[in-house]
Amino acid sequence: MNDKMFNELLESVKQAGDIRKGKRKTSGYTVIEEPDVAAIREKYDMTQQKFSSLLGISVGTLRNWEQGRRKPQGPAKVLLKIAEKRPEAILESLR
Amino acid sequence: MNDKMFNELLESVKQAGDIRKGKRKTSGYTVIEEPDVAAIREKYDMTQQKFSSLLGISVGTLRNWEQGRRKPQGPAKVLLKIAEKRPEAILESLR
DNA sequence: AGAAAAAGTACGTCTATGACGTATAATCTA
DNA sequence: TAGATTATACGTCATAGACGTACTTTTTCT
Repeated sequence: MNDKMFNELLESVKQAGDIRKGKRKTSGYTVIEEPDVAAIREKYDMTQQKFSSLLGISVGTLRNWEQGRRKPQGPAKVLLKIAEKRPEAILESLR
Repeated sequence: MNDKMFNELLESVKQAGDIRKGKRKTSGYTVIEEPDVAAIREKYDMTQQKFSSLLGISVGTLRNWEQGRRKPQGPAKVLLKIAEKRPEAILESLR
């Protein structure tokens, strides 16, 4: 991956961040992106135990997320997106 | 990626978790894996601003990490590892 | 070279998250 | 159907992450 590509990607990340914070609007309505943790986990047929160790959190915390008592923030949300779209990237980088 | 492969990877993740928690030892000594945040960031020649938005944290938090006032935990550590080994996975999953 | 802007150091304070524990319910599976 | 595994639900506490402020260093531009 070259620098130009890298910076273009970074720029889009920055914009996504702005949208998230409400500084910028998407066409029409504001997007609230609360990840559906249980859905992502079940997509890969994993137990809470396994999924939590994949994310580097305790089972209790995962349960807090799935049950809506707590909300995953910043890095956890990013990680969940990766888990959703590229789970192997997590697995491989943890090896 | 098939299920077998996926589960093998998961197993190795689980073991890594055990090592981290001190339940299991590596050959001889225990591994303490504190990520060198500044080093990872500089590897890609990014400003704190950009790197922080990549990780989904505030610049202040990134500074806390780099200056050793706070330590990134769980999900953030996992994300840093991905940032170190597969930065494009983060960028692409955030698009 | 000198001013202005950007990037980074350093730290005080508050709040919500993450961890832990306990009790209970649902779901496999042998 | 009994036991084990998996998941729901929630009380409590410690600390990370966010925010603000002040100052220093580095980069950029005229």
